[in-house]
Amino acid sequence: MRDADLEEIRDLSLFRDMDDAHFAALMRGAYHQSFPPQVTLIEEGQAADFLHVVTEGAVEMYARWEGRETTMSVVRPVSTFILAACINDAPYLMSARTLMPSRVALIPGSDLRTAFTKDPAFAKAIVGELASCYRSVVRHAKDLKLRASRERLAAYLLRHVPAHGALDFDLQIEKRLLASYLGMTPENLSRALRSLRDDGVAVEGQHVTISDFDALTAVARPTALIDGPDYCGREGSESPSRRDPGGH
Amino acid sequence: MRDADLEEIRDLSLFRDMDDAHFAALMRGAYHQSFPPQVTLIEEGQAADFLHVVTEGAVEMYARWEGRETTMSVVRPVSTFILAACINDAPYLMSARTLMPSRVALIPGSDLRTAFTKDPAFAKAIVGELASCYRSVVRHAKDLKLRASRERLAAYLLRHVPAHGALDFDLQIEKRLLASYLGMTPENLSRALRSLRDDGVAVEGQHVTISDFDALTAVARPTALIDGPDYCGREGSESPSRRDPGGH
DNA sequence: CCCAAGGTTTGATCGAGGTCAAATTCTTGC
DNA sequence: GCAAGAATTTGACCTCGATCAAACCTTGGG
Repeated sequence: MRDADLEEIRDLSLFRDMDDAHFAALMRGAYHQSFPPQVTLIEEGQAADFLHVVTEGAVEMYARWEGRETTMSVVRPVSTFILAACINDAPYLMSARTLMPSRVALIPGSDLRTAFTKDPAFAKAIVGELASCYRSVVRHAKDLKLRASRERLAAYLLRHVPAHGALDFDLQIEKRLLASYLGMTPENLSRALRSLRDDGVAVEGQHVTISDFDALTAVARPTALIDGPDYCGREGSESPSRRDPGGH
Repeated sequence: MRDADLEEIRDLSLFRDMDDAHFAALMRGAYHQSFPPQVTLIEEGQAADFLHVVTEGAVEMYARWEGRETTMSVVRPVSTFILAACINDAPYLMSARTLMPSRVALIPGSDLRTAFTKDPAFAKAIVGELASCYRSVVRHAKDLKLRASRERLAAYLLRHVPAHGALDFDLQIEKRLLASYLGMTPENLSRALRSLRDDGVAVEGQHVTISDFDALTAVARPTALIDGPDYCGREGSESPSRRDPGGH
């Protein structure tokens, strides 16, 4: 594995506080591979042999049932997926495929569990990571159960407004995938996007411009307890400070 | 805290392998209280001060948004809830209320985090528990996104058939709650239950009788990757062995 | 025992969102 | 640059499930 890659992985919150020796041992057994787009990395139901770390590209996590398929999340560099299955040594609940040319590091689950018992700092990091994953799925479930599709879309757009400054950005995934992630059909997404024109959203291809932040906010009514700590104010802040641009 | 209660908590997979001294220390700071029904134990958004352990009764985990409300799960003795929030020292994502007279042990989050760093066996147990929680929410999300409401109901019923023997049982929660858990209205649940009469389900009040297991299975098409390891065959078994009674 | 409150069922109606089909625009290999 | 294949959009239609309203049943307190 290249040193630059090692650096990047080392810098993940999951590995940052780890002992040097333990990290080195963990990486000795690891692979680092490049994949073209549309390659299936893991298939749901398989045994969880490797923790995966995306270092370049993008990976879609999706699930199937009886011919239907839904995307559960999109994993971007640099972060890990299917940690829970590895830890529990249980079958994957989701499949994963590359969305573009990607590089993925594979860390044997057994090594992971060994490192876990030997390195308290690592154990702590794993727990933190798992808890974060858990909370993120809970938010997804709340989003699905509490909001209508139009509201989910509006909230998604707000979540993806760049942290500072501009009120426009590119959708980083195909609308087809976005629709599936939001639990709706591509047709319905298309119509919902159009209907949000009246609420301050302009879409041209992949490019989204928020022309009326307050109007969109009125549709999405975002909250840290669904949209995550990074959206409006820090998670748990009692008075979530809305974005200033747009001036309340 | 009564010795009997301590025993029960000690026996949870989360605490079972813990060092005696550490367990004792953890319990010193803990409360154990009785609550009447319909008492709010925690409110989403609050800081996560205590890990909760239900020792008697039943607790509903639910979430609210803009006047809407949905039940996320029902926690029964003896198990814990909101572990993730405690570990991350982050605000609760869900609220909790008692559904019946219940007893709940409250363990200070700070003690929990201390014990975590001192006791490797406990750390391991926490990770296992968190991973299980994570996987359980993922399954819930898959259920919601991949199945229609009728199918979710059918699968729910199959999951609640007693492990051995009888094909009838009592719903342990109000239909109102079940509807909310399954992401549907009470009216729609009522109609869906009725429509399942044609698929081998008889309902009288709280009592459910599966008269045609195969017919119901054909509707629900259960799988370990959604319905959990305990349903059909062990999780990950390549050839999920269906229940024998009903003879394929 | 009766009443009030809340849960459940049923009926009627409506609307969000799914399905099907076709037109259109974007990608991409050649 | 072109043509084939996708992705996206648009339109027409329909279904599932929500909503509203009312009747019915259960349950617990006086």
